[in-house]
Amino acid sequence: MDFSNKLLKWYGSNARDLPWRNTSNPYFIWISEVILQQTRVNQGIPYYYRFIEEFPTVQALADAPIDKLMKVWQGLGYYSRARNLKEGAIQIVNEFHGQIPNTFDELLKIKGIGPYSAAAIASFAFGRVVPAVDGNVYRILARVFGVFTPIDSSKGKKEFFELAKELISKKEPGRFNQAIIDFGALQCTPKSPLCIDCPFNEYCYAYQNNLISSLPVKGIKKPPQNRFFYYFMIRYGNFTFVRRRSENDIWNSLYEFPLWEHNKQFNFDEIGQKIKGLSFLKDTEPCIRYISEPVKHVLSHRIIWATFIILKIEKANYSLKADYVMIPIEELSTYPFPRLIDGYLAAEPTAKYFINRYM
DNA sequence: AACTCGGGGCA
DNA sequence: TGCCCAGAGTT
Repeated sequence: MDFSNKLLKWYGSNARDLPWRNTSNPYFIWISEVILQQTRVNQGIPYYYRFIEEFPTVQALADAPIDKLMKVWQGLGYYSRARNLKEGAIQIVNEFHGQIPNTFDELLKIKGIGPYSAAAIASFAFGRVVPAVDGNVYRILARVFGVFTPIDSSKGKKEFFELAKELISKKEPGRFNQAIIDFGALQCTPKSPLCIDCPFNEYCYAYQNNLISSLPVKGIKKPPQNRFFYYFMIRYGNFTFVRRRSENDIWNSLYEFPLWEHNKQFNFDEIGQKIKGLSFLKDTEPCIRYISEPVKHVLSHRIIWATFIILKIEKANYSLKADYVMIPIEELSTYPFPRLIDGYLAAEPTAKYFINRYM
């Protein structure tokens, strides 16, 4: 079976028209690849357009203010990608004379570029013969060739990379890599693949042996863990307090309201008691205006239960002034927030209640 | 090798 | 609801 030729033929009549395919600018290709890490094409497209408009060059990205950068990335998730892009841009300016390197090995040295992205950029932008092995490729190769090695094991990663290296078209490596990804997205989908008119169905191990739903093999992942967040939306005149989150866990570099985090749920009365002991509310004469029901926010590895507490204070203490930024409430929307907070701010009637000037 | 990092779409 | 998406960095 000539896998490469069959695949390229399929691609000839099924290729998706995607914005980053109409350019040979390696910078644009780099941005698109990072945006698409663990992200569906349709979700990434609007972010791609905004990103290259705001930061059209490596230099512009290297100089990007962190808040502006995160605001452009807001809502896309995996925020370390945005921070690493900026670091990578600085790296390219300092270590590569502002030119994006054109080999797989050098690309791997850039922050945020791993084996997949390095191969994608090297093949798409520079015609290098190196396979870009992503989730689609694991799935297709596991099914067609009957590979049962778990795709999230290091043995599996190596094995699939070697297999893809044998299969890749030496004449059109970039087109091959694009093709196999589109094939995975459109034809050999995770659920209900279109096997009936698949060009490989005659040879496909999984199809021939009725093992489509068993391949690829993946390891088991542990269930998500509950966390309980209590956000304090503090009204101080027409101002409120926020800070850039710097904890080395979720939402690093995004903003948040003063937060009290605990590993269990509290009721309204207990929250009222707890308020007295919070350092950022000491001597502020807080008056509770509203306590929300817990808002459930599901991440891949966490379930966050967030309670939003709206309160008014008469005085701002040292902790608030030192640890938080005091901003006009109307300017909240200009700061980058995680979806959880952004969604709550947009919800009625809370937003109106918080923003109302005359209360 | 295991863990951590988001959010959304779809059967 | 569970799965998985153009994965990578850290421990």
